[in-house]
Amino acid sequence: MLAAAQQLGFRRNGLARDFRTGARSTSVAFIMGDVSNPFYARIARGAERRLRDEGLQLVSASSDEDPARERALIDDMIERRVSALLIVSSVHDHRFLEPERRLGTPVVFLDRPPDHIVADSVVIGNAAGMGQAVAHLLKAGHRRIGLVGDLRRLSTHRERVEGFAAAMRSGGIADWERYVRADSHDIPAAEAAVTDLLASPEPPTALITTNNRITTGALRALRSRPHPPALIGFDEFELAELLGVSVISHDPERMGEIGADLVIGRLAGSDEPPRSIVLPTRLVVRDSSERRHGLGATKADGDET
Amino acid sequence: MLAAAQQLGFRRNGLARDFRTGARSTSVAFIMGDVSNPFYARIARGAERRLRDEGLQLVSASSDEDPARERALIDDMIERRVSALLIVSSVHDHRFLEPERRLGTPVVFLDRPPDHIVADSVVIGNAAGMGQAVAHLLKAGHRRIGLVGDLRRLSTHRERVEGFAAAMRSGGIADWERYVRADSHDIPAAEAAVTDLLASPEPPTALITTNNRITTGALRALRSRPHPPALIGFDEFELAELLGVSVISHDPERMGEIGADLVIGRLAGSDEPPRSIVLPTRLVVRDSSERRHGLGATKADGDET
DNA sequence: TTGAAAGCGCTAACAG
DNA sequence: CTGTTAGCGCTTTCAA
Repeated sequence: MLAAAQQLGFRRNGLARDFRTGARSTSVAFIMGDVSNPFYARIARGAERRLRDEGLQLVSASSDEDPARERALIDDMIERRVSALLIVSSVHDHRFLEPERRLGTPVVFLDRPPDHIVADSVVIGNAAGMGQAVAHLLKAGHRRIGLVGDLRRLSTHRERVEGFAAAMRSGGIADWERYVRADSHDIPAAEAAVTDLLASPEPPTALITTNNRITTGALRALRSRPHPPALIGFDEFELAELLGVSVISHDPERMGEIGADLVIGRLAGSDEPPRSIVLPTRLVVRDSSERRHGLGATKADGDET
Repeated sequence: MLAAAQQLGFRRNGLARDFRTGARSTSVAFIMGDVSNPFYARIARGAERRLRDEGLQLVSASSDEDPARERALIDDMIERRVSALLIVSSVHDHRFLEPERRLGTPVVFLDRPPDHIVADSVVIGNAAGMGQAVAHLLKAGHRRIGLVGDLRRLSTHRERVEGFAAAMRSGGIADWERYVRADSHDIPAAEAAVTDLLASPEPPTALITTNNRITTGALRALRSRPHPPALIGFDEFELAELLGVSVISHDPERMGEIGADLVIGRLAGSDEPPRSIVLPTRLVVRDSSERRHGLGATKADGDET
């Protein structure tokens, strides 16, 4: 009979079901800067994979890193009674989410930790990752190391800069701020920042870019330079190996998976204290970090100008 | 008073509202192969942007190009009463969607046309794009042109091969099939196919890859070759310019936008006959297509071995 | 203009 | 074990 009804175009109404059953939908919201940024897309992929097995759907929405838009999206999602929220937040203060958390909506922060509230989070070991990169460059003899970063209001940016600063200081470099540039949120801005940095009277001999888009911008800026500085980029990207770009690598899909697992656990009733999971990074050394132009022959190596 | 209630954690129930109002949610489903593939991610971005202004949300789900999974996802979405479906389908026969369409759920096919039913679609001018690429290579004197393609059951693959074949034949090349390889769905498979093709006794002097991932695989395979063949890839990608890779370019975000517009129009009650929109391609010539190794000095140019 | 009531399609609780 | 009923929170209709 059910089959017959199906033939006639009958479909059970999942909306009515979700509504009836606890006034909660089977969707989980994923709010981030931009779906078309591969970093977010890979997080989405990981989360989707895990959620699917639980009969949950991922609803993605892009905030363009605009705090007001993010809040509007969150409100909207909450009204739509999503089961849980996965957020890569660009908001500075998350206290407005506290009532929802109390009312039982799991909220998991991805990539950037919650601010002014306690909640589950999955982040990257930013400072440690930067530390590894800086240590590698210092060891190769670099002293003038530049950093090109994203919007300075993003916590990830600040953590990466702090990791950079700590490693530089412990390498005996006090004026580490000299070659630090921030607020390069898109590829052209990053390209311009790198070009600007290299136009200094004493340009940096090495560069660290703090995310995949900035790395792309840097690559463009360096393309036609005869003696490009060493380069290490944060985030792995598909053509990094091909291009010989050294990176601080980590696993965005895993972040999505773990975020989804936390959500699933909470939905199943877990009320253990919020966890803050830190994902490891790994320095992948390829050609770009091994350039030594402008260094003077410190070691056996001597391929500089 | 509403504000006061809000303070207390009250939120209107969007689920109840959607349910009451016509038993249709404010979500639009987007079903494609894999969110983390930039091609799909960019379509999602374009669609999301348009839908947002109408108060609609995009719910993305990845089918992994598995027809059974795609059907399951579609059924699930329909049960959840999404307002409309945007599908990059890997199913061969879409008649099962006919009842839904009759019942008023707009269905828009993206990238790949509907099969056995009539419905709105937004596709790329595949054959024409390939034609341009082949013509360009033929004009440069290439005769042995290889093609590395995706799963042969995908209509886009077939159309691209047909465009290739037509252009080759009209260039007087009858044995165009000699260097055609299909079913390279991931990067390693594409890399292997290219390596294999170049191991022929009379290897092709030019290669066309039929999507971004295959192009990446080809780039890996060609990386260490002293005299790589000319290369043109289907799909633009972020580092194509930097790498000097010539491409058959088109605009996935636009595809998403137009798909969303069609959905919005149908939802507003438009009952004009289904439209099939074909998006143009543009051959972007960069260095990779200009290599002439193995050609013999046909023209003024003579940089071959 | 404001307020009460019906009912969307389900599920859970209850009666037969 | 099968069949009936109440009611989730909203919008829409109809009465006051």
